[in-house]
Amino acid sequence: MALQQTGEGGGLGKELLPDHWQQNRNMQGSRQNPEVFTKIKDLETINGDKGSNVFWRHDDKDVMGMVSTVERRQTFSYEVNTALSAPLFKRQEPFLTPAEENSSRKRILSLPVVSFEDEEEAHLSEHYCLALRQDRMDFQLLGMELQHFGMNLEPDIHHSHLRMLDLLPQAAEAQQGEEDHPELTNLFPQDFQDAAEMHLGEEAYELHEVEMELIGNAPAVPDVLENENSPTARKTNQRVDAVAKSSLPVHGYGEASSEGRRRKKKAPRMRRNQMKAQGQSTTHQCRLCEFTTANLSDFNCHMKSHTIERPHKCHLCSKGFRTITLLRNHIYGHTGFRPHKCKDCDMAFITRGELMRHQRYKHTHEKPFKCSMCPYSCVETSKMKRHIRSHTGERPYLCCFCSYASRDTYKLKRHMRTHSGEKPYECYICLARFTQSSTMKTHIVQKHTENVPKLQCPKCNATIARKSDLRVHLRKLHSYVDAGMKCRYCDAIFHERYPLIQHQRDHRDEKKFRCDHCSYICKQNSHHEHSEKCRQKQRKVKALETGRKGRKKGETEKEAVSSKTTFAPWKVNS
DNA sequence: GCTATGGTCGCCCTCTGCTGGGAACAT
DNA sequence: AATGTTCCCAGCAGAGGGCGACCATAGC
Ligand SMILES: [Zn+2]
Ligand SMILES: [Zn+2]
Ligand SMILES: [Zn+2]
Ligand SMILES: [Zn+2]
Ligand SMILES: [Zn+2]
Repeated sequence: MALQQTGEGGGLGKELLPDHWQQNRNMQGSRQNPEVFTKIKDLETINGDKGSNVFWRHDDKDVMGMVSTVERRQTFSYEVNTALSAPLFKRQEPFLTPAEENSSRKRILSLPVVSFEDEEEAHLSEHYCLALRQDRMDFQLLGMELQHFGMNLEPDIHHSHLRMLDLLPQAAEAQQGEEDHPELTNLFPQDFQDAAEMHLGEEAYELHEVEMELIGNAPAVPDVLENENSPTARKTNQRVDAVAKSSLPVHGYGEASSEGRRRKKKAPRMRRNQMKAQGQSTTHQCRLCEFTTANLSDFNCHMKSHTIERPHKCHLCSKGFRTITLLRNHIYGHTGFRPHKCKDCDMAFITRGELMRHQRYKHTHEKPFKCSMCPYSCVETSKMKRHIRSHTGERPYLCCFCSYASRDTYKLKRHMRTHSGEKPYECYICLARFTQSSTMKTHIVQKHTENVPKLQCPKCNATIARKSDLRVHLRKLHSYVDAGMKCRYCDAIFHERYPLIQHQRDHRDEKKFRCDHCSYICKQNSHHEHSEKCRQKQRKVKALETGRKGRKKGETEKEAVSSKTTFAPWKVNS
């Protein structure tokens, strides 16, 4: 594939499960039941973000909140063999039926495992669990998502261990029989079970009735994905304002994504309620789009926009237009004729509006839209809308394969490459492939470009290639640590790691041995050799001196020529 | 009815920055 | 040899810039 990413305009839809997906499938099947689960993505781990969003249940309602002690969140993603897996999900069968009818569709099983560290109960920290212990059942840290046709099944877990196996009829049998049924532990991918410390549950799992209803009405994801331009697809990719207005707190990535997952369930219900309300009031809703109004004439006016003819056909692509001007502009697009030339550069545009916008971007830098919360300003309202989301934390675009939610469509699209394995960018030198162009660019600069200046650490003489790595270096070695760090050889205390290491190195490089006869100082290795040479040399000198002046009073020759070195650990002058 | 215009949506790009795995190096 | 530390690196997300295209509408 070429370096640039051409024809990507199909969006999330057409290419979501392309060839490279097939490659990824073969990457690593689960060890014990590969025919059922095919790993489609290596273990995905989100580490240590302070604060993570979890659900728990209170008075039979889903409640979302923050847990500040989540240590990491791992997600296993598998493609599920539709034919083989059906019996495993017997209880969910009603919703899986469409899958049996169309086996070409993908079914993705996401198995998140959240491990956490509770500050108050530190003993839980090493317990990587799927659900908390009985006495901590107010936290639900597990969601099993089986996503198929947009269905999102989340077990309602109130117990000490994962109840996933209880979904299986075999598990129910096992409960009556032995507690540990070896065959059953093979029903899920081994690495998932390992991480989850999966156990067979004690009670049969029950889907919540409300959830089942919502699940049944969830949008059909594969359909959506087939054609981005279909109304369904647009709907899914569009923002859902109701969620943004939710009173639930949003604190960042994890939260928003969890909230997004929640929305998947809630949205259909709201739509139903909406329709019901409309039936009772005078609200008019367009059946062809989302337009809603209370005014009948407005409604009729709107409906014209759906029925209006498009008599002006393009002879090049047979597309129809309502007016001759629109057709003309369209044909300009084909021919490349751009009547509106920029006076300040070589650019030219079909319409004056495009030219005006260009001039704002490139020449006048006029930015009429100002953010009320920060100094940001921009040329277009859509940019301001997008920007505002970074203040509100709103993430309207949901990944249908994982809990990721993004603030704009592009990031979601880019994110989808992590699921598909697509790497559209290729290094023209070594043919290495990359998911993002900027990564490839960095690669070329760092690996194939000569004389790239490295960055000098301002606090020591380290040179580091990347800015962010320098930041890590500064953080790890030069940041102030409140709790002082003690030298392992002496009592010196340091609040910065770098001087501590230097100091300890000094200890190690210490010249422990000095010659009594000369200024020679050395480490242990070579001092014997020196001593011998020095002794002989000194002996000659002494002999000469003794011959001239005689020996000092009370001084023996032995003392005078002593070659003994003084052992002086850590100090030259002892 | 036609045109110009401003508003809007959507796509794609770049720049930026953090992260964690692992190689390389140090102890 | 084993263990610890540092840095290289690809992966991936955040934010914003730029433009093509479409549409509704005001004004002729
Ligand atoms: Zn210009
Ligand atoms: Zn702002
Ligand atoms: Zn995802
Ligand atoms: Zn390369
Ligand atoms: Zn010391």
